[in-house]
Amino acid sequence: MARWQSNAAERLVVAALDLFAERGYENTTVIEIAERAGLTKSTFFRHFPDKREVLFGGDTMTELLTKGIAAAPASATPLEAVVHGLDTAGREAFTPDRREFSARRRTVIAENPELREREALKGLGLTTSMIDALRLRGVPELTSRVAAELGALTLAITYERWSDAPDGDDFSEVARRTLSEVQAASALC
Amino acid sequence: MARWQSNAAERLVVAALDLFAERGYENTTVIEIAERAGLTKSTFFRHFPDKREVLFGGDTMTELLTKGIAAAPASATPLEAVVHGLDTAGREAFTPDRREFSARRRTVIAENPELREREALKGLGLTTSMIDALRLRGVPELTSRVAAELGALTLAITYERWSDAPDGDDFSEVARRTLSEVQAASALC
DNA sequence: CGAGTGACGGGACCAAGTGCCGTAGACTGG
DNA sequence: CCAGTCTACGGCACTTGGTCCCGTCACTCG
Repeated sequence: MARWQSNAAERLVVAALDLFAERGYENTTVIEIAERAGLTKSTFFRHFPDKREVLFGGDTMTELLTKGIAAAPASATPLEAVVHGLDTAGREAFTPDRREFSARRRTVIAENPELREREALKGLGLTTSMIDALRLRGVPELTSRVAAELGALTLAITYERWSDAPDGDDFSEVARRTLSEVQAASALC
Repeated sequence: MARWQSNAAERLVVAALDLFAERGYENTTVIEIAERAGLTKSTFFRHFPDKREVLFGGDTMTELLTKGIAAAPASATPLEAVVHGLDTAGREAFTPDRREFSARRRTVIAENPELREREALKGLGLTTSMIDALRLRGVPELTSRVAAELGALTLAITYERWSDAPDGDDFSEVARRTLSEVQAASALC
């Protein structure tokens, strides 16, 4: 067996989430997280650039969204392409076994402004990625921005609903329903 | 005359913006900002909760937006109410003499991820304020969220255009044009 | 004139984050 | 089997953001 259990990053994530849930984000030290995972501060910052990022690691979301948008049929409207992206992302990243983790993560983030700030930045990143993916499909600038914004809103609402559902539908289904509601609402503006 | 020049906060803001523009945000120390303003680190943190906030002080924006939305005629659609809010905010907060400052501020923010993160959080705050203001008008939940998101996008684009215009129209005018473009684009999604 | 009051200086202190070096197991080639 | 390299980690020193507390001094008001 290895000298190191080679789960370091994952162990740090669960240790951090546990401690944040117990005593709050700002009452938890990086050293405490590391010790709980059987590691040290040095190793923590070798796996994550900063304390907040331990809850925002899975950066595959951006790739999945852009892949899904690019893979949508050429005849699809911008929002149809977006829902195609949400669909592929949902299949890969939002599997049922991660639902409970996502729910705990969401409440922890909601309780701390620093974490909400990081989440806002991640949302911006996702939005610009969607804009780029749409522009690659030939969608004009402003239309891309609007569609990406609506897509980001849809993703946020879908994530809320999916992670809060005790035993609900899978992510893709919720995403489709949510998007149609958002579309209907945008017609009323 | 007062012992202190009583401009402390404003002096700190201009000192910070100058230094950030010269050598970058992360190569500038809070102590350096304070010394340039003829003050100390203690006084800096007495005026601003953290280093980033020195560029995000004017928190009147939220109040102006909500006031403007609430003051819109009852017959106005959600987006018409939003444009009314942008209008009043533009008259109070985006006067022509602040255009150059806003432009410098914008480039500094664009160059640093920490500042972009804070800007994203402020954007979230504005969005939720608009949601609340719309719900107070009786607009349903989801419609409010969509309208607020479109309003936030409009505000962002308007701010870009207004601060970049060498000698352009005033803020309200740009906002109105931008919103109609956003509205047209949302119909193409 | 004397007791607040308010804005600031100053210093101790903690936690986040960086950089560098050392170390021991794992892996590779001979 | 052995030497060299690689890799994930520990440990330490250091800078900076941010907090707390106390002292100072001009101004004010009775």
